This record gives sequence, C-alpha cells and structure tokens, in this order.
Amino acid sequence: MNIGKAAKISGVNAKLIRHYESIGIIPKAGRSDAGYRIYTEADVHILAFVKRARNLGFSMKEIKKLVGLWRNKARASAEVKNLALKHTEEMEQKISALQDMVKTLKHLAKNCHGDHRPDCPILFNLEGAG
Amino acid sequence: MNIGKAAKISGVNAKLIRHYESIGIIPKAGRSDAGYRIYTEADVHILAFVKRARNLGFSMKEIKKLVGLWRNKARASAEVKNLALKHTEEMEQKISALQDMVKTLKHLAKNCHGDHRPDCPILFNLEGAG
DNA sequence: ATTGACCTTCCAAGCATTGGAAGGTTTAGA
DNA sequence: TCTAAACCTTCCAATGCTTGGAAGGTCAAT
Repeated sequence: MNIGKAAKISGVNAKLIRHYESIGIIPKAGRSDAGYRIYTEADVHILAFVKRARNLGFSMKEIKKLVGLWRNKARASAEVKNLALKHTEEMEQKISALQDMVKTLKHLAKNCHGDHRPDCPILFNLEGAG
Repeated sequence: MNIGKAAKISGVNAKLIRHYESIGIIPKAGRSDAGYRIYTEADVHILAFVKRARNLGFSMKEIKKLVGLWRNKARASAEVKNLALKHTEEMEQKISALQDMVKTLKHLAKNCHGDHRPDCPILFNLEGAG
C-alpha cells in the first residue's frame, strides 16, 4: 500500500512517517517504479507501535530502542522494564515540578483582586518581592 | 554594567540575554563605544522577572505579555490573573495526562518479570494487544 | 607587547512536528 | 484522449527554548 493508506491505518500521518524513516526509527520502505513508498501490514504494525509508545510519552530515542527490543525476539524483559521504569520516574519528576508551579500560581491568583485595579500580587511576586 | 555582570546578577546567562533581546522579550540594551551591551539595575530587574516567570512554567509568549503588563502601571489586575489562571489550567491538564501515562506504565511494568526472559507485557501492550 | 577574560555576530544543533513550495504520478470522469 | 483531482516525491523552514561553537574585536592587567 502507499504511504497515505499506511498513514490512515496506523494513525501516523504521512509527513511523520517520512520523518521517522529519515531518522531511522523505522526501516526504509520499499519503492514502486515511480518511487512511491510501499508498505506492508508489518510496516503498519511498527508504525502503530511507535504511536502507542509516543502516547505513553516515550521520547523518539527511547522508542528507537523499544522498536529494536520489540523486533528482537531474544531480548530480555529486564531491559524493557528498566526503560519503562526510568521513563516513569522522569514523568513523576515532571509531575511534581508542575504541581509546585500550580500551587504557587493558584496561591498568588487567589490573592489577586482580578479587577480593574492595577495592584497584583502575581506581578509583585515575579518582581522579586516574594 | 556589561552583559556578563548582568547575567551573573540576574541569573540569566549571557547567551540567553542576547536571545531574549533578539526576540523582543526585553528592550534593546544600550551600547558602549565598542559596541558592548550596557545594562542598568532596572534591566537586571527585568531579567530576574523573566527568570522567575520561566520558573513558573510560563511560555516566552506569555512572559512577553507579563513583562508588558508589569511595566504598565495602569494595567488591570484582571488581565494578569486571567493569564495566570489559564496557564494553571494548562499545567493541570499536562499533569493529568502524565499521571495517566505513569499509571499505565506502572501497571505494565508490575506485570513484567524484568529478567532474562523475553516475554514482556509492556511490549505486548505497545504491540496493540492491549 | 602580550595574555586572558571579556565582548561581538552568525550559524547550527537539539526535541517532535508541521507547513509550504515545486514538481511528478495515478486515477477517475467528461 | 484530455484533464482535473488526489495522490506522491524532495527540500527547506518554522515552531519553542536553550545551548554550543567558530571567528573575530576589546578590555584590563602584567
């Protein structure tokens, strides 16, 4: 099938498929006489895999590893698990950083009149008075 | 003072200060005879303001607005508050998206042996079997 | 006069994705 | 058969934020 159909089925748009190919995330597709990329069911499967991993927040670098592990039937599950847990930790750190920011901003906003008056503790805090 | 000193005091490194100037976040600095940028205490104050806003997760676009509001003594606090609350909402959405990912990954990792064996529910899930 | 620490500009990379331009190919309909 | 729409190709650039380097000019102190 052509790239358009592969895109539709896998949920990864054509532009992105070409990009993934160019950075080596997925193997180079075969070509028709006219130079069109040709995809098999298996190729679409890889694309869908990539998409799911992205939805779980993995970076493309990590996904490259995951795809490699996935296609290597002899991989050790420990390697995959480590990757997943490391990623989980990073996300948890991001979450707590975001929660801190939200907490601070909510506190500041709560004490801001939010009307026509110019006085604003949010700016006052950013100003360095906090 | 020169850019190096301004960087040290404000906590924003010199490279970044030039960049901020180039994208219009901060006003263009004055220049010495030799072309060196010259900063005043007030300039450093703005830089520190930007840095604090960044630490709260505001985008540069938002910060551009905040700096404008901050310098405009006649601003309405409502405008600042809206900006802050909108930003807070966005962060909360990010948090919950991340939490979903973490939950899914933790669940998968829990059921993964994590040893030399190849079987791995994490990959199985990414494969599309989930 | 020379060294070293500063400053200048420009160009590029990193992340992941999206957009457009300019052109070739296939398919369907008049 | 001609043509128009819908596909495909490549390349170049932008997004947002930051960092890095190269090549060169300037300052302060030795």
